Amino acid sequence: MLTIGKLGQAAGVKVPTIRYYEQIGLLPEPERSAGNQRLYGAKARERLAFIRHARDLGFPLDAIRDLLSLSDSPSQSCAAADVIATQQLVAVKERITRLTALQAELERMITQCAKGTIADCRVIEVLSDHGLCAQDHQARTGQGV
Amino acid sequence: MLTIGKLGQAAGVKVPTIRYYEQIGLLPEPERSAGNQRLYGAKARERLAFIRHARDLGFPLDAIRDLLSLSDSPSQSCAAADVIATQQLVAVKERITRLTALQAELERMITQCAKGTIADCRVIEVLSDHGLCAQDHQARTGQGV
DNA sequence: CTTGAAGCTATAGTGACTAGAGACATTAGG
DNA sequence: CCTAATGTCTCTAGTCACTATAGCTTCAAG
Repeated sequence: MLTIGKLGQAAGVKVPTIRYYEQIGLLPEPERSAGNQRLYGAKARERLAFIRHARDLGFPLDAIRDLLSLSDSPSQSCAAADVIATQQLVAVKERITRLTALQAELERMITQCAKGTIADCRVIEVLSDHGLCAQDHQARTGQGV
Repeated sequence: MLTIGKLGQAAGVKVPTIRYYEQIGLLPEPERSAGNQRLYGAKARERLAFIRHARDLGFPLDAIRDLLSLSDSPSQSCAAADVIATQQLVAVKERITRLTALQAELERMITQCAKGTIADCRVIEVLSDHGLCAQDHQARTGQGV
């Protein structure tokens, strides 16, 4: 049986994060020791590793919740899992597209900067006037990764 | 003079967002009409467009705050603005690198899926075991874009 | 003059944690 | 056995950049 700290080390997840996952129902409530400390078995360790790995791949917790409940019923069709993964792939691709446009615009902005005073700074100027941009670029996309 | 709604339309920013920017001190408190409604002039419109544009390029609000105060003192050196933009560029590049690794891993995962049952689903299997991954991939990076 | 849109304030919610306070549990060393 | 250090407990609040809601007032058009 693992204490929460050992579990965290084993899975590469911080202790408060584990408690958070329990709180939102992603991990079941574990046994407790005589002194009221959480005790975890191998199953919890696997489940947490699964969550951690899916988070690393950028899946949002809601998607992970679905994937976990799928993995609990092994005889079901795989299609649903496929859909979730494909959605995630699409989201990742979109982000890459946007970020690549941003990168180009930032590079343009910086290389054009004459390193003089603010008054003729290209960085400030471009920010002041979207018309000076070469491409479309709109970052606003929510969830980190 | 523009009401908050017109200003929002002009700059492509939602009304509550404008009030939020005022609240956190990014926009100055505007004049008010007899009936206590906000009234904005051309300066506020430009400032808001600047903010909007910088947000679109993924700058965090703190960086924008700095850029704004720089643009208020046109005789200063441009170096500080350059630093901020360069930091942003580095951050964007890092994100692209990570996301590209994610993309590869997700694609691998999905194409290997035999579309059968969960029991032999590659998606679930890979998520359960990081050892099955081809590359490093760690998404955890905070702030959207 | 009435109606409906737009504006006002204040508060709470989002996602996925992270940080802090103050108290109890456990373990290693002496 | 005692003590000190570390680990764990609960609870609350903070992060970022908004977004949503509720309940009110003001304004412009017909």
